[in-house]
Amino acid sequence: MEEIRDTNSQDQTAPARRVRISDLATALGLTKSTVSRALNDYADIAPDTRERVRTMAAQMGYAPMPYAQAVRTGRVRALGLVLELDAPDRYGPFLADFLGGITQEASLEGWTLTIASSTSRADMEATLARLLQEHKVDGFILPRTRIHDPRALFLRAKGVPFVLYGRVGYGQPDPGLSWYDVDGRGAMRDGVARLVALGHKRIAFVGPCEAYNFAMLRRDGYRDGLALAQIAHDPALEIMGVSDRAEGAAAARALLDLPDPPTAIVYATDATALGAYDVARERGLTIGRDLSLIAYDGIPEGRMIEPPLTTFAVDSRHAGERLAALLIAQLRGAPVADLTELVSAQLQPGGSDGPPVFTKRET
Amino acid sequence: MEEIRDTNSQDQTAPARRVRISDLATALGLTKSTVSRALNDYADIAPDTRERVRTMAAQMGYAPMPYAQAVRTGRVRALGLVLELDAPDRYGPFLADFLGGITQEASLEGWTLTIASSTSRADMEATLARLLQEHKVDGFILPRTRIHDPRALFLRAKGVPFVLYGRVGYGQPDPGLSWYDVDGRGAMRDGVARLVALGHKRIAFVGPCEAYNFAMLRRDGYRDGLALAQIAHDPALEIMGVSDRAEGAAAARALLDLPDPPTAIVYATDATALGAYDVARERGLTIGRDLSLIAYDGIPEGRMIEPPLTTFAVDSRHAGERLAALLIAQLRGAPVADLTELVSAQLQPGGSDGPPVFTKRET
DNA sequence: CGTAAAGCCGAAACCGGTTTCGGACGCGAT
DNA sequence: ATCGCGTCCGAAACCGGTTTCGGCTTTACG
Repeated sequence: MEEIRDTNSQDQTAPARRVRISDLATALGLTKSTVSRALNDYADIAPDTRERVRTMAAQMGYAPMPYAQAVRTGRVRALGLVLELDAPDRYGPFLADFLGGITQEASLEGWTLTIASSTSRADMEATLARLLQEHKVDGFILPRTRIHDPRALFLRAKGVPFVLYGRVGYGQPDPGLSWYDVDGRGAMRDGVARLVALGHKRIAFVGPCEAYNFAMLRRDGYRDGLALAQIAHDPALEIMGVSDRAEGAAAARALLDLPDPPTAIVYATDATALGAYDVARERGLTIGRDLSLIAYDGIPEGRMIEPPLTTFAVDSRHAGERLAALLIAQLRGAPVADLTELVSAQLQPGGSDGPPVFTKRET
Repeated sequence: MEEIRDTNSQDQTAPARRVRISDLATALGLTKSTVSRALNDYADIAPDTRERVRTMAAQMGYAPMPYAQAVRTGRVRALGLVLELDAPDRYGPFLADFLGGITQEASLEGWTLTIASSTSRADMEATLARLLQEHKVDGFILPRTRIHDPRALFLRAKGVPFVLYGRVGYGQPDPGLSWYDVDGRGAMRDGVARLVALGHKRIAFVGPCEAYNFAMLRRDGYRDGLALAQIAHDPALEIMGVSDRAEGAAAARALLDLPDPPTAIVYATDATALGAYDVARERGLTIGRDLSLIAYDGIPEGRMIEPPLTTFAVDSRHAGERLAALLIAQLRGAPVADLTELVSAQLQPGGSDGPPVFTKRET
């Protein structure tokens, strides 16, 4: 152990003597300006000099101090993320994966993630402004986009780079933005198609607050699915504004109490779909037989419950990775217009969907 | 809207012309060195000069650039947190609260939070070293302490300030460390006492992997409770190494299959206690009557399930706040020995505990 | 009234880099 | 041999602060 750490033990004895660019310069017999330009790929440096500097830097373990660079360049190589603490669903269990994805990708490129939080929507802008004013970050990742997102407007007005998790401007997409999104619309369409294939004809939809962009998209996907199956859209079977398990249960009750109840419900989120399990237990219904469910998100509880929830799973870690990559690319000067990615959710079959049983009247 | 933003719109026209310390100095008719010392509470500045500088700084909206300061001071006013992505329980739903607590408290003091992640234990030290080497953080918050925590050793050897969420060194507490912890031992003791008061005499315990410090402490709390009630400790009723719901269920089965099964189980974590609900459903037992449960954590699922889980809830947000405060205090030079906090978990009564029914033999 | 000790501020170096500018040198063409 | 041009590197300014040092005023005191 002692021998292995020999090179380090010099640091121990001479504690924290980190190698600076001037050390490198004297070791090479160059000036620090030349070394700096060699490391930053300036054109006026001879190729073999550049190489000499590179190898010596690696050998001596030189690493520039980001903040010393920042004094001149104004860039700190840090990504910013502001969590909304007042959000209804608190990010659920995805946050760890999401953060893991961002930080892993960022560290690969030598960037870090700085996070802050806001307790209210008004607070949000102040928090963004503070991080900016202190130059703690170079750009932002904005999760949970709304249809009209004030954060995006605010940052764009300031000329600060950012990337969105989810699109904004439902119906009229904004070309000047960079985003990553999961195709919730396609997933909902496929979900309806799957239920139709099983024989369902009355299929309901339960979605969240309409202010969120994804809510509208998923609802549209549901309608797409109906249209593709040539099933008429019944407004009574579409309930919006549902954001947690209890409200999901209430929605299920309301739907089952209709004169002509649905045999299947597509939920826009897993968390709300769990409410249907509660209602099924209340009424003695068997999920997957008396009532079929398909949802979206892929939360762990969905796999634990009996029968497991059929859902379209979102890969939060991948989302984090790609968002970080997109933002870094943007900060490096890539044109914003090219920086969009749409991926599809992955179907995770459970036991919550099956062929319908027609207890009341047949169609 | 336009009028309200009038003061900001000046920034719009003269974009990003931030006020530097030299601007302040010329406006005041002082030199920047004097201004700097006035703002940093140096003793050799006249009180009224200090005040004059303060008010002018506020008026002109001066805010120092942290990284410019850092070049000289070596402090970036950033807290570091490294998430372990390979942890068994993925932080569950607490992460958002925890992060919220840290960032809220940190931003109050003008600090920010930088996070990174490690995919393995070996990776962890490399990640810590990288953040340190790049001077991205001044100190660390270390969650999930183990009995022998390599991170603590590593950072202490480097002389880097840090604070632990949870204590280390079970049995032989280390005086040179700063930590915040929730008294899991006391909670488990009280949990046993509560069950004893209800009439239980055979009380089991299910705990997680013994490498974690909190696992040992909670187990000790269970034993404390038995001792206080003068109940002999039966090793057969104590199962360790249980970390998720399925394993919690397996433990419950094992306990119920004993020749003299327990009437109550104390689980060290809510997540594992949920497994007992599954077993109860399998065997037609009623939780809270045929089998009583008390657990620890306060996860949301525990409140949703029927009957709600009686548990000792941990306030993750408060933990984050206090950890940030402790670390900042330490970074400001407070003696490490004083920086420890032990809070008690709050009992959250549910319906999972009740008087025992003696189906087999009476005692 | 003289002098030493505070009190208070300015000048300049410094932190670790980046960037601009200009000059030395080598080379081919005239 | 001279000129011109391109290549390559050094010198020095710069970024936005902090900190050391020294000197000029006051004040306290003998």
